[in-house]
Amino acid sequence: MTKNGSCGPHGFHKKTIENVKKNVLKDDKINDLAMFFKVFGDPTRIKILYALYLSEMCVCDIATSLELSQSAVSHQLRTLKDTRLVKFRREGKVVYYSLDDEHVIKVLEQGISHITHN
Amino acid sequence: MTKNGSCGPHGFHKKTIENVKKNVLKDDKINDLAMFFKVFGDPTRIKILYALYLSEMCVCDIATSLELSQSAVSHQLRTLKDTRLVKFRREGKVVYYSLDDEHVIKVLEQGISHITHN
DNA sequence: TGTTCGTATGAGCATGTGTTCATATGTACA
DNA sequence: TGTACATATGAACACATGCTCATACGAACA
Repeated sequence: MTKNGSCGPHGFHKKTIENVKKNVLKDDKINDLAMFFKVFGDPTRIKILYALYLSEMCVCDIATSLELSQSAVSHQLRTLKDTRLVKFRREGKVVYYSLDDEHVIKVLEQGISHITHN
Repeated sequence: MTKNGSCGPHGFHKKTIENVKKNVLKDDKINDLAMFFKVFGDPTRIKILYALYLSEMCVCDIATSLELSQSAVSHQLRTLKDTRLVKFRREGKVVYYSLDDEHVIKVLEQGISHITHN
């Protein structure tokens, strides 16, 4: 990178740079986006999300069927809840979780589609 | 969670648990999926991906327009390249990067759609 | 109200991750 | 071949993150 801030002796990509500078997302949108995806970026959470994709479940059932500790599941559900990827309803002592959003499903499906090469 | 491994005095969610146990994704698929999404889960990489969504760019232009160090960009591009989210072509000294895959765009769009509440 | 069961939460720890700094690689061109 | 520029890479460090363990909260029910 040269002193004028673009490659090449005369900054031959100035237009590209200006265009990008003009159109980058605001910082808070960038952070929201990254936060949103980060939640998908953990094996445990993917397992949970996929389980909820199959059916609504309570904490205990998730822990049992995925062979995870209740605490680990609860911690992760908190994250998933905070980022609005799952919703819940209470029925007595039991709390049932389910996917909150159509986008969650679509994102999951795009991911699966990507890793299976088509 | 009770000794028989499901909630309630008599394990009243057995069917749900069996169903999930039968249909969970294999561990390697889970990991691939998580890995795939994890890459989207960082502000810097989102910025880069979004810039490449706007146009093909060389390393220097990315660094300049996003106000990042050349080294940071290069490191992140390596990650993006390794996970096949971007591709590149060399032209003399300059290396041009671009998005590799339709899924990348769709995932980004789903994410944007999610954070803007519709 | 005391007990039991389901869930939530905080502290602490081990591991992972992104950045910077320094330096290496690679290409063009005099 | 030597120099300049574009990019890549490795080490080191600061910070984030996910788990476990212990414990707290909350609802039902005797």
